Amino acid sequence: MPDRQPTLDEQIAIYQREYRDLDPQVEKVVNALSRLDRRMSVAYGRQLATLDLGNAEWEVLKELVMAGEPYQLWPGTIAKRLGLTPAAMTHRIDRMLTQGLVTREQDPDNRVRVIIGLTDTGREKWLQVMRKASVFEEDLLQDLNTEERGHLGELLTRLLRRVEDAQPDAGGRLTDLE
Amino acid sequence: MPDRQPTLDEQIAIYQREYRDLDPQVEKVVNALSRLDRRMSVAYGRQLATLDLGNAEWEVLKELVMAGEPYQLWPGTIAKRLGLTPAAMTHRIDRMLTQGLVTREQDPDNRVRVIIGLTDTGREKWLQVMRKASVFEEDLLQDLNTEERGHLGELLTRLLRRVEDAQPDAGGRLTDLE
DNA sequence: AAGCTAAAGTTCGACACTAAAGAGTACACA
DNA sequence: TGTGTACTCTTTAGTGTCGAACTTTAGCTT
Repeated sequence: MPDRQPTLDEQIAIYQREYRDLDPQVEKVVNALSRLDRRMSVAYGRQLATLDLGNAEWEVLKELVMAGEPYQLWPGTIAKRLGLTPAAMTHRIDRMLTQGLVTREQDPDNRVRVIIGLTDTGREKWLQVMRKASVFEEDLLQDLNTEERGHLGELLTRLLRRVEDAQPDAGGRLTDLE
Repeated sequence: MPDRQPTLDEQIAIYQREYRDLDPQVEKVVNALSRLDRRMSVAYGRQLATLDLGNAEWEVLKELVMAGEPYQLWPGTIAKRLGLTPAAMTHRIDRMLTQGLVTREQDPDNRVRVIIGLTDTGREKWLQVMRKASVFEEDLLQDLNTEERGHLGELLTRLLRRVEDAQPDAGGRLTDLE
C-alpha cells in the first residue's frame, strides 16, 4: 500500500480500467486542471498566512479590486461570484470590518441595500499579496516559453468562454454560477 | 455598479492598473485556471447532488479508486492528498461508513493503523458519477479539436510536474503538499 | 393609493473542518 | 529489557459556511 500519490497518467490509466468508455484525453485535461488548482491553493494559502490574511478575506479583496473604481460592490454580488450564501457573506464582511479592510454603508438609492467598499488598507493588502504571489506564479510557468504561455492562455480562455458564456437554453449541460 | 462579472481580460487590465509590474500573460493563465476550477466545481456539485453524494465523499471515493486494487488506503494518506487534517478524515469516514461506501478495519501489521477499503457500493457510486461527469467534461472541451486537447493536456502536465515534483531544496518557492 | 410580490441582507440552528490535546502502538537505542 | 521518541488515529472545543426563516424595502398591479 504505497503512500505515494499516483501520477496523473497512472490515475487515468486506472480510471480507464474501471470505466472503459472514458476519454483519456479529456480526462487528462480535466484532472490536470483540478490538481493544479489544488496545488495553487496551497501555495497561495501559505503566502496569505505570512500576511495574516485568510483565504476567505483574500477572495473578497480580489473581487473588490477587480470591480475597479470606486471599488464598491453589493454583498449579494460578491456572494454570487464566490459561490457563497448571503449569510456567509455577512459574516465575512463582519470580520473584514474589524480588520479595516472594507467598509459597509447603506446604499442611498435603496435602503435595503448595502454597499461594501474597499479601504486603502484593503487595497494595500491586495498589493502585498499580489507581489508575493507573482513570484510563485512566475515560478509555476517557468518551464514554458512566451509562445507556450500565450498558447496555454488562449486555450484556457476558450474553455472558460464555454462555461462562463453558457446559456441555460443551450442544452442545459453547462450551467452558470446562477 | 454593474452586477456582471468582469471578463478575464477586464480583470487583468484592472489588476495591471493597480500593479504595473504584473505580467499579463502569466496572470491570464493563472486566473483562467482558477476560474475554470470554480466553474467545474459547481458543475460537479450539481451532478453529485442528483446522486445524493457530497463533494467530501466524492473526493474520498476518487482517491480509493485511484489507488487501484485492492482499493485500500490509510486515513492519513487520504488526508494528506486531499489537504485535510486527520480529524476531518475520521469524521468523513464515519459518515461514509453509514452510507456503506467504505469499510474501516484494523491494519494487521500495525495495530494503531487503520485501513479504509472501498465497498462495491462505493465503486458503483464512483462509476455513476463518472458517467454523468464525462458528459459535462466532453461538453467543456467541445470547442477544442483532438490536437488542441492533446496540446493543452501536455502543457498542463508540464505545469503540474513543476509543482508536484517540487523539491523543497530547489529554492523553496514551490512547496509540495507536505 | 393600498396591498401584493419579489428581492436584499441579517439572524439562527445544524454541520463540517481545524487546531490542539490525548491514547495507543511500533521502533530505536542503550 | 526498558525507556524514549515518533507516529497514527481519535476526541474535544472553537470557527466558518449553509439552509431556512425573518425583516425591511422597492416596485408592480389594480
